Amino acid sequence: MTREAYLTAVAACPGHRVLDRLGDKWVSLILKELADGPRRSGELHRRLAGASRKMLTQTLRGLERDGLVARATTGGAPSRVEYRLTPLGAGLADAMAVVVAWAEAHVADIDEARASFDGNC
Amino acid sequence: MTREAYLTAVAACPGHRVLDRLGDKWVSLILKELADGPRRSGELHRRLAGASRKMLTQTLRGLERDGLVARATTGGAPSRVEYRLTPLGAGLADAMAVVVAWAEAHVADIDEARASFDGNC
DNA sequence: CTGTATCCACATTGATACTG
DNA sequence: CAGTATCAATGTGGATACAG
Repeated sequence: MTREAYLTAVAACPGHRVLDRLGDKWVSLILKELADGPRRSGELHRRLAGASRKMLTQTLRGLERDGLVARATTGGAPSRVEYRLTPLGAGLADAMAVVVAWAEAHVADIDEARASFDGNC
Repeated sequence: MTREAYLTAVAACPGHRVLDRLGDKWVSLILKELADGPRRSGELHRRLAGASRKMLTQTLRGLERDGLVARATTGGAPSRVEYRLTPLGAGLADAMAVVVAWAEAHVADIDEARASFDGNC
């Protein structure tokens, strides 16, 4: 009971919701890719070589739903779809950049700590 | 091959590594809890009512390994263990706070986008 | 009190094949 | 080209019981 309530509360917490999204395997990659400018679907698929079509679409849909990316179909016979960051999405990308900057500045410390934790004793 | 290589590269990327951690279900909660000061194990367990002992220990170990939290056993017969943020961990908590602040400022937008995405058409 | 090990259920994800 | 559906494998997380 208490547990249920707690989990519900956590799920509703803004910070946690956003952090959760950023943790999604492909979100940060897509955000980073789209930060450089609009990209077509196939283009994304080629550049994010590790993502299956399914995951790409699925992730993109989620981001679109949250108003973070916009989907534009330059529809002709050969379907053309383009994804771009919305202003909201750009804002999130900026916030994310802060964490990434921290990460790049401190990986060395983390790796050192890890080595010492694993190796010694 | 290409896929493997890509995934390996992603796994090695500092930004992604850290983002991944923050996305771990309990990391952000623990960081937030510990940011207020040191906490004993049982205390954490009580306050994070949704986490099982297993996940708590497991997550804490990971954070300790990365040098983000420090574990101090005020060992007597009745085991007493205290966790606290290291300076490194505090730094990460700060970076995280930026994202959380953004989140709190923009959940409304996200929810609105979501409602419009779900409801309309 | 704190931490570990085992077992199991569930969610996530990728391969594949197929539709506009 | 873009997106979807289905299925199977995998990993993650929780309950429980146990050890230091």
